[in-house]
Amino acid sequence: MKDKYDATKYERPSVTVDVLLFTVEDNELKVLLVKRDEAPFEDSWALPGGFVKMNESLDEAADRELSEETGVRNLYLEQLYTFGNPNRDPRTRVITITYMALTAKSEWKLKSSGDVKEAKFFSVGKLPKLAFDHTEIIKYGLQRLRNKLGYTNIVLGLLPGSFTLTELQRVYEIILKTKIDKRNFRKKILSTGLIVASGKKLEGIAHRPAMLYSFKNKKVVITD
Amino acid sequence: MKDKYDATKYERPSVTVDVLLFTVEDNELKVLLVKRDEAPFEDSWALPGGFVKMNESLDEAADRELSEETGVRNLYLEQLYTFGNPNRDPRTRVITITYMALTAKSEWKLKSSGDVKEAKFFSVGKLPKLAFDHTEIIKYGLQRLRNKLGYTNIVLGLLPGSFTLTELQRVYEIILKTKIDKRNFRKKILSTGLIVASGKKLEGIAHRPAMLYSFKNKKVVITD
DNA sequence: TGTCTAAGTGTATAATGGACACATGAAGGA
DNA sequence: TCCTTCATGTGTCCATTATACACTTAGACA
Repeated sequence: MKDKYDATKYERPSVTVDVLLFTVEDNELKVLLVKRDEAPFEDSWALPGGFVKMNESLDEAADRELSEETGVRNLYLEQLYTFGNPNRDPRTRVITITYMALTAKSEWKLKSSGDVKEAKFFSVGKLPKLAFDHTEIIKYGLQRLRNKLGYTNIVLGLLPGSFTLTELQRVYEIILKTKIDKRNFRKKILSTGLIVASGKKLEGIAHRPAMLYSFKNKKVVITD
Repeated sequence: MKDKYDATKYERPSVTVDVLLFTVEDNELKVLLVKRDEAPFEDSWALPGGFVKMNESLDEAADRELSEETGVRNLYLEQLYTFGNPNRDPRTRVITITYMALTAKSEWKLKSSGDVKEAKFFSVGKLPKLAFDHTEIIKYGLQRLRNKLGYTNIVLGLLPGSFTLTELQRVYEIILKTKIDKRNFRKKILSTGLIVASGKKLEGIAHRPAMLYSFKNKKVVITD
């Protein structure tokens, strides 16, 4: 910002946003990928994303790109990191600001937007070969997600409005790849005061029905 | 990245890096600012920074901008966050990737580079009115620094090669704005095994001389 | 030799984290 | 009706970690 020159005189890079949309399904942590419809990396899987428009903020660009793929807005969305190595895109200089988004699987449907061939969730443990540096980006986001599980209530982004404590515990276990003690987990979670019990689970389960809980507040906060 | 169009057809924003260089001096946490030499915000103080060149990575751009101001390379440098609201720069769309850098005060000299009028450290508690959204950027970086003090040995970036435990403790106290118990602090710091004693302090101090310590390894790591 | 000043050191108590096992409630079939 | 099945739901003990707290020591200087 200290140049003596008009900003427009500089050669400018392209700027994109790429979004990691995580969900938990079938006992696996999954991330949304789209199949590319053009070179480079045509027919490769890649993160959903696209160019930032001149009159939208970065957060707005991420939300827009995400909603073009999923049809849902206002998911939990946080900026992750900006990747800008000169050769990460073979066409030209492209700097990408990456975002992490979270959703409960049940809460939306994939929408086939015109400009990709296909959109699909992949288990983070079984990713295909990806376009650009997207494998590295996912690795970074996964690390961030795991860290934040430990000191925030970010997990609320992955759960529906009401859930049992066992379901909540499973989400932690799947993402962190650990077994957690049921009693200790409940003590800790309930001691935060962030979740609250409602009525019981009803539908045909052949055993004692679990209490349903929900988050008092849908805001992500630091819990310790 | 999923567009059907050539990237070059899009109107492109300008991209800069801005660097927060923190140091501790005179019992205060300070940040380096430069006085702008041109519109907009001519004569306002701002963070050092500048345009990203087409063939350098973001980390390289930050390191270059920093060394243009300070004459020192290879300080501790980490990417913070990317700010890109459409109106943050009145000239045109400018997206800035911000970095945090740390230095021990003694280890370098300000170099007057040609394109700013003046460069000076300001206490983070007494900042002047700043150009652009730089006040917000500093607030963000300060938060990150405080958080990272708690779970990493990032403090090593603010200390010279050898230091006493009292000096180390003072740095924590200044940044966190808390009093820390001397015995508990020493127990905790030494239990990490990351710092090691050397010889004694010599020069004319009229009381018991303190042991000098240094970090075994200059890498920043997570300590808990 | 006494004074000054910061360095250096240990223990007791409170809080937190982790390990661990059995009774309960609803469904469904005999 | 009662017996089986299965996930739910609950408490205590122990280990580790965090916090509060005060006096002696080493060197400089007069």
